[in-house]
Amino acid sequence: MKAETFKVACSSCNLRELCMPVGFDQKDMDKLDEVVTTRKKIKQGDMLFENGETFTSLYAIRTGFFKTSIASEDGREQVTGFQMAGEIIGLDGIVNDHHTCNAVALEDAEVCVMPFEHIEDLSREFPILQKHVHKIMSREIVRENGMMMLLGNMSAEERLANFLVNLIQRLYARGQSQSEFILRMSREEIGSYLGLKLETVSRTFSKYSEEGIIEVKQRHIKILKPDALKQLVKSPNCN
Amino acid sequence: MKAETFKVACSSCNLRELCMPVGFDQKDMDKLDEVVTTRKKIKQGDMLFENGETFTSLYAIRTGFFKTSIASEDGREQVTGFQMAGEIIGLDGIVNDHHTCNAVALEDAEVCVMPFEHIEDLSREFPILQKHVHKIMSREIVRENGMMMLLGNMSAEERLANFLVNLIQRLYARGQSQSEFILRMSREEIGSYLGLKLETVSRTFSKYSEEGIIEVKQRHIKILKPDALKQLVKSPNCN
DNA sequence: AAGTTTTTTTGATATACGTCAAAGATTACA
DNA sequence: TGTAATCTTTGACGTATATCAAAAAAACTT
Repeated sequence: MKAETFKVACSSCNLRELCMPVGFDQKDMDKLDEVVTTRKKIKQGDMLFENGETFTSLYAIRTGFFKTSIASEDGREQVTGFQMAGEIIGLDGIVNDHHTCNAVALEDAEVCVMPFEHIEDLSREFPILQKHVHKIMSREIVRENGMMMLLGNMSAEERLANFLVNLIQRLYARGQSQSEFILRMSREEIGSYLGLKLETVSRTFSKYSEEGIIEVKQRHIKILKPDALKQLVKSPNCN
Repeated sequence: MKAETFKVACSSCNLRELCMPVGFDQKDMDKLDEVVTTRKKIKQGDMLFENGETFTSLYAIRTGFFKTSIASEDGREQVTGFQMAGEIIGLDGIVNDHHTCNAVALEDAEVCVMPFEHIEDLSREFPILQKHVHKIMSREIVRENGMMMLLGNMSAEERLANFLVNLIQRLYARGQSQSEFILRMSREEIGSYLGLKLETVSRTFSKYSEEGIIEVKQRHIKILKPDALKQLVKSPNCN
């Protein structure tokens, strides 16, 4: 067995309720474990998959943090999402059997490899899993709708507030602090995601900081006035 | 039977290859017809479904033209897509059993109502349909990734060129002219979709017109230099 | 067909954000 | 431990697009 892969079970995974549907009995759960064939470790800066690569599997993030991005012909990068533990990446590859974006680990990470053929086979057997897969894809569509609102209609301040509120909510759901966290991405990557330049991101951080809304020490962020931040978010929240 | 609904069959529909998977024999095809329970007519300006409404069905557009949009708390509208014959709308509703966007007919339209329960039941029975549903959802995710690139990275000219090239490609796939068409939406709706104000859309049309790339007579557009337009599209195409 | 409303175009002006540049701060590396 | 490389901040200035406004054109209404 290679160093970076080894076998595991969802039934004993503490992230189960994030990746997997609820409502299974033990017998079904054993069957469900077949969805994940292996785990895979990805070093910071390495790619999990890239544009053009043949699509075989979805990946459930066990630990670590990813960004997904696409590039235009002339090389401009657009970050399309940041993903953390319990989230699923690779959905872009289903339609054409090839991935259309790059997934890069922003910190050392481990993912559960779920061959899509397995998922489809088991979905036909277990309606709960089928429904779950549909919901995951629909959730991503709704998230991206929210991003269109953000990119099409919102000011730099609203965009960054939205981004921060979304991050703390997701981190909080994973048992982390609501008020303090470390950004795993650079100002440039935040800017790319939000349709802003890195200087604008930096300036907006500084502005919030001057207003006492947050405290910024490089990538360490402390939320001082969560309500002020939430008030800046006047749009459908994009989880 | 109500005036606006009546029963029909996919097996005899000329849009079948757009909405439905290929590779079915006659026996299966009869079964597949069960996906669509009824058709429904929607008058121009009327809503097919709206934000907050309980989700029950996906809709395949038979005739007509739709826009989908979301609204922020303070009332700003973001158009999230324009849909034409053969395309499926309603995917946003799956994740929370409620729709999160509004779907409005931009011209008199007719849709095939496909209760999602039926789709799920039949998908378990027919892997080809299952795969098809997954591809439709993944295609929408990839399209929205492309929109993020457009909204986050592209100039007004690039956005409008992208929009026009995408439209003609889709219309051409439906047997219409590659060089001439009628816009079914206002400058404001185009602007909302592209993250621009209506004045900017109008000015950009005028600019293309002056450069001899297109001919604009209100909503009637003629493409004079398709290559010039395509050259303006330097980004992953968002179909 | 006249009048009202809506849509589109065009011009003048404003502004939010981008660009360019340089200095600090932090991290990586040898 | 020092040196290079990268990331972040801040300032000065530029520009693409927004805003405001008004006229022209088209689409409805009665």
